[in-house]
Amino acid sequence: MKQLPNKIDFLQTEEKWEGLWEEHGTYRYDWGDKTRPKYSVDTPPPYPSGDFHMGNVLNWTYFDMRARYKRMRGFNVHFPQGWDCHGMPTEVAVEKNKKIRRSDVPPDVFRKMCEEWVVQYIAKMKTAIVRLGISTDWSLEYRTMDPDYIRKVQLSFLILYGKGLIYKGEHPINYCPRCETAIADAEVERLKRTGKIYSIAFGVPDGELIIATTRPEYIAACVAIGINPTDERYNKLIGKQATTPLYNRKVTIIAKDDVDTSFGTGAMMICTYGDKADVIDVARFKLPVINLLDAKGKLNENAGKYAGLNMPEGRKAIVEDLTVANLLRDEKQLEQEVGTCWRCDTPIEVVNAKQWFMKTTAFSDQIIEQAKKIDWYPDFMRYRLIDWTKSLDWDWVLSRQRVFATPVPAWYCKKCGEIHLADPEELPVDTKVTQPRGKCAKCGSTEFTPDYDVMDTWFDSSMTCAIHAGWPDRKDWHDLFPASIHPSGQDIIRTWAYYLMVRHLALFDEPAYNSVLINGMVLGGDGRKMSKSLGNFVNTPEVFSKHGADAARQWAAAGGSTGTDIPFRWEDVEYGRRFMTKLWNACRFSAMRLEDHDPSKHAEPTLLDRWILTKLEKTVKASTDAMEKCEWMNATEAARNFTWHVFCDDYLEAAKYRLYGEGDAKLAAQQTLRYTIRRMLQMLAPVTPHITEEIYSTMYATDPKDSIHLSKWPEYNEALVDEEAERAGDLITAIMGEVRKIKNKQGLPLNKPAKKLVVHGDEKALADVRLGDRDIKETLKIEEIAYEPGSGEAEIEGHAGVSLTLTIA
RNA sequence: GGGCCGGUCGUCCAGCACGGUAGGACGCCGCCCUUACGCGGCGGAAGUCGCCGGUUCAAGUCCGGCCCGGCCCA
Repeated sequence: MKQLPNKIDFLQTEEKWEGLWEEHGTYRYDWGDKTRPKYSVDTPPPYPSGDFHMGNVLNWTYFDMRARYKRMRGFNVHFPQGWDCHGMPTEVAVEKNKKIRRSDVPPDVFRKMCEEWVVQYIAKMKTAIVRLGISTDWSLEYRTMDPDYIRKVQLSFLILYGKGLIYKGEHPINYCPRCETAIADAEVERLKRTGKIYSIAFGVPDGELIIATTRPEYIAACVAIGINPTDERYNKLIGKQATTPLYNRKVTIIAKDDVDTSFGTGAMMICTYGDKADVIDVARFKLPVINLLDAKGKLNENAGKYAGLNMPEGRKAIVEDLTVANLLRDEKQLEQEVGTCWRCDTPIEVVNAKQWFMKTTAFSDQIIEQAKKIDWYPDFMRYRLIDWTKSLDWDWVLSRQRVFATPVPAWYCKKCGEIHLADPEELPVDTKVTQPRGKCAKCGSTEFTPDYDVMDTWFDSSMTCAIHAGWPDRKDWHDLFPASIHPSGQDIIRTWAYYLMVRHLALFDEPAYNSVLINGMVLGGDGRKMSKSLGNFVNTPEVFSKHGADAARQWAAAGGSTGTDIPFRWEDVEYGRRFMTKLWNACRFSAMRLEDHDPSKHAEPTLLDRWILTKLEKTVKASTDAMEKCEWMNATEAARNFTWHVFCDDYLEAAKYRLYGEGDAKLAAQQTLRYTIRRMLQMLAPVTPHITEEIYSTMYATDPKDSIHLSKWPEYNEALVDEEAERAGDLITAIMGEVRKIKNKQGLPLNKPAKKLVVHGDEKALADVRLGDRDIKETLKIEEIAYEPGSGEAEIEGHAGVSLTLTIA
């Protein structure tokens, strides 16, 4: 057997294998293989921000362990990696960097700038993924901004439109006045801020009604007054008309049982749309809609003399006029939560606008059904998707008024206004720079104006399951679809898992994936979610360069249960590194002792050999069970504890005297070592792929292309489980431990010879210990062992009735 | 206000679906320079398992209520 060098440079070794794996094509998916079952990983394409943060490390380590485990279980694993390029952050970054606004240059020029910007970040992130030792098949790499990907996204748009699942309609949408775009619910954040609440007098038949509002500029769009029917102050007004101040419009006073009588004055305006709650009320009470905002987010003609002002200006002017008219009765500070744009924190408005929509709410029942059917790791995470889906009451707003995104493949006939969609053969297409080939189906005109909208980035990234599998170009794409597993952060179940499911159901009437693997958030040292702004941020490259990827992976695997939040702790990474040192030294020692081992010869295993083999098999079972359930911590702990505290601490120590000797006893120890280490390494391989590969390649590989990661995962072998041997071995190793403890207590070196050891216990126990008589003597350097009934000076922990007396000299 | 999760040695994390002496890591303290490993080994101190009830011979573990924290959403 080849020998392992004294010292190992982890970092250098890791990088060596990352290069060799790629060179050897170790992780290539075999498209031609017709025999092995297939396993497809729906790798989430990350947004190339440039930073591969510790949260990504956690996420990627999780599904890489899954991929590696499945590969070793004999699956043909399809493990792609893509990049979710489009998006507002890039536009903002490019605008800042080039000191321009996106509207300053033609859209295709701006787009080019964005593409160039993204490329550099992809390179950085790819380096980090490779450096983590992720078993990606890089021949499958793709970018959502590539024409071919855009083609597929646009094709799916046409298909969904054809099915009647995409429509253009006027709907209330969240709108960011600064970014000048519709944004999805998921992009709305809530910020606490101090605002004002105004008390304003409305006219009613016998006088006036004071209503409270934080949005006086919405008086023009007031369509009803809501009061609580139990409110004795006002309930006689229900059904009567109120007159809006400044505009003198009549609105109805309605009963609304969720009005908080103690908030403000107890009477509220319902406007279209002051906020999302108004949208619900409009539907519930069948109220009219008054649009107050134009496309730029400014007050329109419905605001009367305030038209043209933006919202803050309008509010100021209206408050002034109300004051002059003596209709403003009170003005107070108020702590409130407002919906803001996730990108720029500008308060969002709810407006009625022509937008593209996908009929997602129609699929809610199917999504819930699938969420219940598929596997979730951990199981309880399914409720995140189920409850989210139940709570949805709006369709998905697909369109965005941006540039760097997939264009909507539509034009409008200049003559009759008819929508003209691209033909599939025309894709990919940017309607802003290309005219359609055909003519208007309705009036035959050939003049068109483009649809300037682009699609929500989620529309790109929510069809990876099909695209990874080869849709629409490969006939066999169903071999890899639905995806075997979709990995996701706990915080984005409501977006990523949801959109994927709804999209694939809509397109193919099939679920997107068969299982979901969830990772929690990475917390900083202070217990809060790790983020740059909180100052508890740890840079991934720093972790890699200090202790290596395998150490970082051990932190990810064993830092806590799957799905829970994992605090980043340097101590955990350091522990991982120390484990690797231990493993290295144990294997190095074993390789030395195996140098003259002849595997063709066989010797009967001794009691302690059968004992360690039993422990090994039980560890294989525990590890396999945990791996099946994606319980990374349990799988990792089982393998590490066996390696360190059973194999190294007890077995190796007790086998040394045989390994230094000659004959069958030595041969038995050697064959046990060779077998045990191999399986031990295999169990550790998904967690620490580099170090195990290095050791495996030296001790076991017969060909340079051999890889532990292509070897077969150890199968639980019940034939090797020997309960009797385990019981006896446990007692023998416990006695050895007790003797060490006694020596330690007396301040003696552990190799200090002892004259006599008397073991006390019942006959059965003594018979067990006798089986290890020679092991105990040789390992502990004891001249004589006696077996007697009764009890001695030191009890053996965990073995009632057994005790011993040690005489040193 | 709703959904989900959590509250266990100083710190962090297990254990709870199948009730029965609470386990590990880090840190701390003390020994041992044993020829694989001092990036090591051995040992020790340290927990009324958030609070209150209930079921039970027996409850971190099951049931009910409450308090506190987190994430997501209203």
